Amino acid sequence: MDVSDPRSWSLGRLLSTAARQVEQEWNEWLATHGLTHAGLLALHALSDGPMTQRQLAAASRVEEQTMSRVVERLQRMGHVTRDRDERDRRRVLVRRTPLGDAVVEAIEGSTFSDELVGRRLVDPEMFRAELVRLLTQPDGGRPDVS
Amino acid sequence: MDVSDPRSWSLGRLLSTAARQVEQEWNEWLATHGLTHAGLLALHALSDGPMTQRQLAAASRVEEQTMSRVVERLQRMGHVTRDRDERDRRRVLVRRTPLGDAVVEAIEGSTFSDELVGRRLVDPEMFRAELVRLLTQPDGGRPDVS
DNA sequence: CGCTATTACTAAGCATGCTGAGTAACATAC
DNA sequence: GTATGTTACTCAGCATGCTTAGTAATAGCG
Repeated sequence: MDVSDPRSWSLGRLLSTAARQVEQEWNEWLATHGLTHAGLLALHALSDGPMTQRQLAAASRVEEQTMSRVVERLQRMGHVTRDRDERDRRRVLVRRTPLGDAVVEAIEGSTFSDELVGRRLVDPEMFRAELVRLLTQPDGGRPDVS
Repeated sequence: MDVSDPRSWSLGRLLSTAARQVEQEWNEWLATHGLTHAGLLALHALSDGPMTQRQLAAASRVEEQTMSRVVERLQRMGHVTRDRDERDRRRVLVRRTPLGDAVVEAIEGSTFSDELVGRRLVDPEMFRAELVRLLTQPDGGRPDVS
């Protein structure tokens, strides 16, 4: 069996290799707006208004420590502002700047992100539904750990 | 639209979030063997015998600089040896050690990696075929970059 | 033979992901 | 109202991924 032939790979390996490839292609396009993949997720989550970093991390499904650095970079690039919440000074309120709004609008307006993946598939809707299942269903314990 | 609901996400976002989640679960289990996700890919590619780092990188679909560090770690953990090729001293030949063989065998013997993903899906074979399409088909240029 | 080009790998810097540990602010208990 | 606990965030360290920039070894050309 040829280990370099994707058809012989496990689902997990296929999934993570495909994700890396798509992320890479996406990043090239996002870089023209001064954004990264992770940054866009956060910016997008701010569409409904300001959020704390903790909420932002949960929305992006990453740890708070990771989000801390992503937001720091977004701030450095001028896409968001960070202000201490005056009613609870532990919290940091993250707000999109006008630049951040514009960037998200430009990217959402393009159908790039979905077409990048979807047009290479036979049945994108089915594929989407399976991905949602992966994210939604609980792990449920590990099989066959002998 | 609730941005925290995966059903509203783009395919690209779903793909990379799902991949990260699966990789995470996989890593927890691999850690019991002193391995990481990236390390297993490399070890697995060595099943057909020793390879140069360049070949190894191509098989894992990562850059040589990345593979360099992955192999360094595998060596540190005792899973591979690295020897200069005497006929071409630019090359580094990577070989699995007996420990490396044992670890791969233990992991391949378990059906964990495929079940981890597959048993949460409705149609794993279709899902697999779509992923293979993503990896096999060329990018073909970007649509709608206005 | 000697100069140049290519090949194979390493080094360093940035961005993300994780974990573990630390600090400040708020909340609660006594 | 001080002591304890919880919450929200940051720092530091490791492992990957990338890009750019080296350094050795080989190949090829005149």
